[in-house]
Amino acid sequence: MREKIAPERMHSECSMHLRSINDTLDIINGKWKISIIGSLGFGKKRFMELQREVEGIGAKMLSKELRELEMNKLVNRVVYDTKPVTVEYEITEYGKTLQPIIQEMARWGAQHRKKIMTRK
Amino acid sequence: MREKIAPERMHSECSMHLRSINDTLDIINGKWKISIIGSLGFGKKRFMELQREVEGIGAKMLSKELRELEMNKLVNRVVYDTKPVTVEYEITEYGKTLQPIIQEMARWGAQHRKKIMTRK
DNA sequence: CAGAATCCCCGAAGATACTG
DNA sequence: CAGTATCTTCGGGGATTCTG
Repeated sequence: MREKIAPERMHSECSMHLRSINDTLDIINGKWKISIIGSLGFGKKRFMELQREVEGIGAKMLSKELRELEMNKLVNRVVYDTKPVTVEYEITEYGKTLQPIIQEMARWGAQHRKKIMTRK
Repeated sequence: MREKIAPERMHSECSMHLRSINDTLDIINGKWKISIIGSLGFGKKRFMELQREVEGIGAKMLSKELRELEMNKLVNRVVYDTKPVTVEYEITEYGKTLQPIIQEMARWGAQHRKKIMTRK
């Protein structure tokens, strides 16, 4: 049985919720960031490797998104001093805290695809 | 202890994952849809009510986003035949399946805010 | 109130070329 | 390879007005 909640209480709860959601969206906005983090969840990746995996992203965008993810401490950029320089990107511990969200998105997407396929 | 996974296996797993993520992102792209669904999670809402709650959205966008959500069966539009017509939007059962994602986002956002506040 | 229509602008993002 | 720099285009989306 559902509890009754006063309308004002209800409203403030809702706006709190929305504020938290917005805080998250501010960090992972755009479609690329989630995909990038999702990809890095499977291990360190080099720049080109990421560009290949994150379908459709251009170098400029990838570069920019990575920089922003780095600023928010979600991703680490590691430079190896080889002759053509080698760069690897890896997810940080903090970045890993986003994985539950990403897992849920992957789960939902898989379910959704199944639903669309069989139903239609 | 972590299992070893062959690289090809690894790669296909990763791209499956990314594909699922993209399927989800295709449905809930933009920052508005998540907020709208999040808001409707607290109960039916009228157009203006939504516009007030979803911080910063304009009428045109709200209208467009709602139409898309409706097309994807995530939201229902209910019209009451009153003198100035009344319209209510409500989340569908299918739309509710997105709530785990949104919950996670709200949780993360709250945590993140706390972290930013205390650390800095 | 719940939107549709119109006008308009700026910034996201692609293409291309260049560099260390 | 791992980007940066430059130029350009396209459309997301705001502001405003209008209607049932």
